[in-house]
Amino acid sequence: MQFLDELTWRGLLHQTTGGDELQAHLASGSRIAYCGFDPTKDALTIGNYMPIKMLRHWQLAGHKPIVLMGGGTGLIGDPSGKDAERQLLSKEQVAKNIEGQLRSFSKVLDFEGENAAVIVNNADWLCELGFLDVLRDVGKYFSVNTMIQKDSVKDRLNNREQGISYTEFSYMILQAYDFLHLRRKMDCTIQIAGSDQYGNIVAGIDLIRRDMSGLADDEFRGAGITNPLVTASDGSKIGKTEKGAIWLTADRTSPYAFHQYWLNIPDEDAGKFLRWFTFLDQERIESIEKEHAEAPHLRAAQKALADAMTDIFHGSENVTRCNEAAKALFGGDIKSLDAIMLGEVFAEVPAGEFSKDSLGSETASLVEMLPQTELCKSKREAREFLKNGSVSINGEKVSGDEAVDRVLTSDDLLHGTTILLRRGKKAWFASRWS
RNA sequence: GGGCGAGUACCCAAGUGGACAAAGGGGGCAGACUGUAAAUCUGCUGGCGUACGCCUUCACAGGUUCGAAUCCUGUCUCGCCCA
Repeated sequence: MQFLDELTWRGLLHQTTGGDELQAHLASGSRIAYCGFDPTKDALTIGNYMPIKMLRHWQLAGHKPIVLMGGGTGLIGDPSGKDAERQLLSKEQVAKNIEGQLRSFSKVLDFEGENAAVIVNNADWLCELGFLDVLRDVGKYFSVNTMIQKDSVKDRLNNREQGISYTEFSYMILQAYDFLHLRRKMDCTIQIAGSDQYGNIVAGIDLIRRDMSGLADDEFRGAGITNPLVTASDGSKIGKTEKGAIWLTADRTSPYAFHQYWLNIPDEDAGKFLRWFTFLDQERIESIEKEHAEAPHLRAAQKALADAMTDIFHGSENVTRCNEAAKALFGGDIKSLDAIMLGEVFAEVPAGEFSKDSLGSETASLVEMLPQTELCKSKREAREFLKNGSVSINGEKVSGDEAVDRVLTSDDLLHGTTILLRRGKKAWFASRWS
């Protein structure tokens, strides 16, 4: 399927430059596009996934993607959407962050084969630019009058408290220069980005037009394609929870937590998210939606979403593990799990070590135990939860007055080693006794 | 620089000498219902303690008072108006 058609039915096409010319350009051969990434962190979250996915669609449509790491621009910082001056990152930090982010890129993009994705770092060319050269060769093409009209700049100019430094003001020029550089050296004609980058993209195209004015008339200069800002139906950002962002790597967000995140997407968003985030085809998604509409309680859409997303970043074994863990944790038959399965489940939830000697004694009472886990903060809070009937042992609720006095004993041990505690519906803690 | 006005808990917001750990709403947590949902209903929501209690909070620092979120002095921050 054509790239733009694919984006259209998925609801991922916001804006393009170029119109019919762009259509023809894409239809007439394998093209090269780039998308820039900010190396401000050493790992990526769900919020960073969309542009990567855009490049993957590009690749699947038979084109070649370039991942541009902003090692150079990352030293400056994009003022778009920021109300405060960025802190400059050290070069070492930027290099380390790029390294960290590559882990996630390789899960989505294909770096081998015909249209292998390539990674470039704009530090490689931006860092060697001489200040005077830039002013002479690039700066002359930029009108300050136009630049200060940009919202991202205008907001900061109007803000007496914050202002904008010359450094950040120049960001647009650097990004435009990136596009020009890639157009010249790698024949990259397309920039893909979020809709908030539209202004920067246009600046790049402008620069290409002026700098490469010697090109034959029928030769394609450059164009931009943007995806819309994706948000949940309540307007909130996707991938943000009260406890923090959902990361794409297992060292920050466990596969289980990742899987659970998608599994808990509200009905109204599930179909939309399948289109936005997964690579399932249109027919498949529509059939899932139909299934979901007929039996909402089975949550076919959320399950498909969770499995597809977990598969991308954590692999199919983890999909299976997450499903089995979830089945055990929410199915209520914890006690019937065999020791191996218990170990698997155990690996997915917070855990702690305890001494078997204390079982049956005061120190193994729930009131004493719970504050030692993530499940509650103090004895007072423990009593509160116990009185509310919020706590269960191995999936069985302890309630009433006796709950407050409940003491864990060796009878509670599963396979002689583990006692699973739960607060509320979703907060688990595995205590291991030896 | 001159004149006003405001700063209260996670957020919004009442409170203008004692009954104030501080109304109400939102958010969060928990319970019922359910689909590990939504909506709805209920409880909790500064911290610690097995009731009674103790400790820390109403921008900051001092002061008046038996007693201060509330009154006084100074400081800082934010908003509006005039120069």
